Amino acid sequence: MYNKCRNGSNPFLHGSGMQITRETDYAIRCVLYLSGKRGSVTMVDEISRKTAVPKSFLAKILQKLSRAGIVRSHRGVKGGFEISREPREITLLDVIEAVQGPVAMNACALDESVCSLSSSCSVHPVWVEVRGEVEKILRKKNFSHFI
Amino acid sequence: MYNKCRNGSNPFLHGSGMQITRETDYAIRCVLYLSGKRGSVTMVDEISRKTAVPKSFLAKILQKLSRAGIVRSHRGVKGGFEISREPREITLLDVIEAVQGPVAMNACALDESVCSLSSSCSVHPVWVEVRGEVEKILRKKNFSHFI
DNA sequence: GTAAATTAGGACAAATTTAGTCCTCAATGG
DNA sequence: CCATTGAGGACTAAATTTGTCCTAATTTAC
Repeated sequence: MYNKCRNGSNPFLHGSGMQITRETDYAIRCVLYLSGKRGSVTMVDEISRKTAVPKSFLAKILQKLSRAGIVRSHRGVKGGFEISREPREITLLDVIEAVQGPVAMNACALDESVCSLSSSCSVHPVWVEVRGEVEKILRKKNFSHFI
Repeated sequence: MYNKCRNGSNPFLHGSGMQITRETDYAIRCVLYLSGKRGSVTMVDEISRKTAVPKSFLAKILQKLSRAGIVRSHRGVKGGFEISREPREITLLDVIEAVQGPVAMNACALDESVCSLSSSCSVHPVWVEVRGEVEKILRKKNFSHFI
């Protein structure tokens, strides 16, 4: 009868949300910077200085972007990072999801199992609708628009 | 050049966000419950039991709903709360804003002054667009849809 | 092969935000 | 007056976000 949806203990949903966190904001700056340096490999240290993101935190963020296939890493001497796709093939949604997981105002919009009452919750469809609309907008914005 | 927008120390923006917090979820349940009891006054204690929201926390939430004109309070013996408008005149956006402030993925979508670079930030317009779209959806959903 | 440079990843710590409690005061009805 | 109920502020606890730091794995140059 009542809406009881909340971000429960479902591990799949960890970190999901609709708020742009500082981490995501940093990730966007970082992808923006690397998009402007296609073809060359840049060290964390330089990216950190140029984007004003704390180095050790940035290193973590780059790991996530790397796992998501947005950047490519190279270890060792002369190592660093480079963008791994054309900027126009990278959407804002890609970057956001890479660092903070799926976008939703409410966990039940992603996975009904977190909310035992989803099926009877009259508000639930709204969260799903909002999620869809936001994803649609973010999927249309790629990094060739931004550089 | 880079996007530096973040929820800074601007007091106006306190508590704003696009994530439905537990507090907001509780508020929605509460408005839903009171919508079904139009005309009668209900004590915090009963609302708390019926909606499974911790009583003292609920009392705070009801204060916010009251300040926003969504519910009306009555003190003293036989006191309590009642819905103060027709459910169809209360939107989901009204309730969300009453408890957690304006809806935005990013503070700079509300007030450019939190981000010194808004005017030159190429990503900024996206946050504004998302905010507008989400508000539009939430403003269309009123509580007569939900009860 | 060794040394130096650089990322990978886990454990940890600090700061901030969210969630919730508790106490005293104000109002109301009987 | 006095029992009852909300108002509001101060406080605490829990969770999340934002970092730091250390060791291991890779790579390049010599």
